[in-house]
Amino acid sequence: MHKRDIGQIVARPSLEAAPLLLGCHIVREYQGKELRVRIVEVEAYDQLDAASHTYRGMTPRNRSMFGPPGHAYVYFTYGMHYCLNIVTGKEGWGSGVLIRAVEPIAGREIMERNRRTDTLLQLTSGPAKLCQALEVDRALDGHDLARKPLQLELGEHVQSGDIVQTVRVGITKAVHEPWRFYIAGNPFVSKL
DNA sequence: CGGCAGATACGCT
DNA sequence: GCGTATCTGCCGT
Repeated sequence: MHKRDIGQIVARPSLEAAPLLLGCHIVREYQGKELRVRIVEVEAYDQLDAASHTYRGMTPRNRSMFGPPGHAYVYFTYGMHYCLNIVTGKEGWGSGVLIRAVEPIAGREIMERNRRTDTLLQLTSGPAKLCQALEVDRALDGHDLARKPLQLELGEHVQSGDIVQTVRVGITKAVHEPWRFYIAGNPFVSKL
């Protein structure tokens, strides 16, 4: 078995999986075309973490986060936005990695149409922006990311020296936990 | 360009 | 009822 393998990465606790997911690709098949992006910013969430949706146990909304690793958890928030997570760890344990920002590799024109802007840096530089660009909503909640139309693939390895670890964004609980990771200097990172 | 309010609907208390 | 793992536009400088 290949040492650097998607299955090996997502089977780990979210805090270990998060930095390993940087550089991996998300491939979205959409209307017969391929949209491809590279993950540049993530945050880890765990069942023992007060900021996590799974902190108070399983509900219909967060159910997929307790499911098998390597699947998607897509939630709806602020009355208008979707965000994408990759479920990690053991089945039955509610943990995952929020995809906060990606860099477009292929399919830019479709992403521009979905986002209604042609400004490259506005396409996927935030968790709700990238869901809009890739047309990800609750229909993909629980989806197995080994299968079309939304897949997770190994990308290029990111050296640990190029990874910045810091506090998470947009939460009000456990604000000081340094569970956010991003690729140093990448312009698509949502916030410095 | 930095700060802030408004949009908008759903899950949970 | 209320708070939310956000984004955008509009206001001021």
